[in-house]
Amino acid sequence: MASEQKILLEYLKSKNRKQSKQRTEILELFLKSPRHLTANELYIQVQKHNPAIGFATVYRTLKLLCESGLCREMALEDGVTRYERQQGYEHHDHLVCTKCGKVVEVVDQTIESHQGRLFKKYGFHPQRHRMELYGICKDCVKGEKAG
Amino acid sequence: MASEQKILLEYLKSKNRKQSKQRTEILELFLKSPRHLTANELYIQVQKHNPAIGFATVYRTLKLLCESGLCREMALEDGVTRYERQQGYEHHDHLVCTKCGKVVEVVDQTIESHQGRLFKKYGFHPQRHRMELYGICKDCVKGEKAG
DNA sequence: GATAATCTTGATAAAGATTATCAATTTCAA
DNA sequence: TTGAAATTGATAATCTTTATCAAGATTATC
Repeated sequence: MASEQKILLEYLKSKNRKQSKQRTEILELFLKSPRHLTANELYIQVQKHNPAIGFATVYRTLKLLCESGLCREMALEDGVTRYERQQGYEHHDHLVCTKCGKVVEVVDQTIESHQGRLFKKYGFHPQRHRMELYGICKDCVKGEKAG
Repeated sequence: MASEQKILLEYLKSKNRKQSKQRTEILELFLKSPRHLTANELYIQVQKHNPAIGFATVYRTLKLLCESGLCREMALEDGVTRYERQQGYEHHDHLVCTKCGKVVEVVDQTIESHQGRLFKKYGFHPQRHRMELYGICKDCVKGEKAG
């Protein structure tokens, strides 16, 4: 069994909750999918595999994966929540192309440490942060000039 | 007339669009309101002043103010868009208390310059960015310890 | 294995924020 | 003053996400 399935199982046990075929299947497909997936995109994948699974279950399972630490939510500016694998990935921020929607994961230690300083400066106990950089990627800039 | 009203008027003329009492009134109340306002919060203010104005007009006017540069949208993680004055304010990011919702405007030049470096590093033409730091403010930390 | 308590599921309704529609009204250039 | 064009208010529609609930699945215990 993939280690992620084990993590989910452990989490369920620790919370006195139950395993289900649907959860196993949704996690499996989630792991196979590209990163930065919307709930609806995952639902479409799930439908192809097993049309009996409803989208409420997909939503619920994504929430569950987030609780268990396997997944994190990520809200861009279009109001649609995206989900990305968390396990085995370091913290990172996002660089987003506003033309094609491409998402690049980035991290800059100087920025990270200065964020910590801002929390301290204003007397906040730090919890988390989000940073998104919006621009036009190289390919789309080329496209603009060409076409 | 407040300079903001002039700016709106200029913008409307430049786009061959029309002035209206509603727009003037909504802008006036928007300027009086606290920063980081939701459309609904502004609508409530507008209702007190003039119950004849519908909320669709408030939404439309906020969009218009954003177009004209008087206002900018700001999306936190609760899915509700907030609007803040833009004119006369420098770029800034937000430090948000997850307990009481307090929002502090912050800016760090080192972070700003490193963001520029990230755009460059990945070959993106920069457009804008957003950064939100979530934590617990001093007052709420005290509250937690006390009660 | 059978059982019973409890959890999960799928379908659907509901919620909440925002946008679209459209007839009636208002604005403004001529 | 006038008439084309924009704006308004009410309402419906949209879109994402969450709540509800009866029916079915799971698991600890015997």
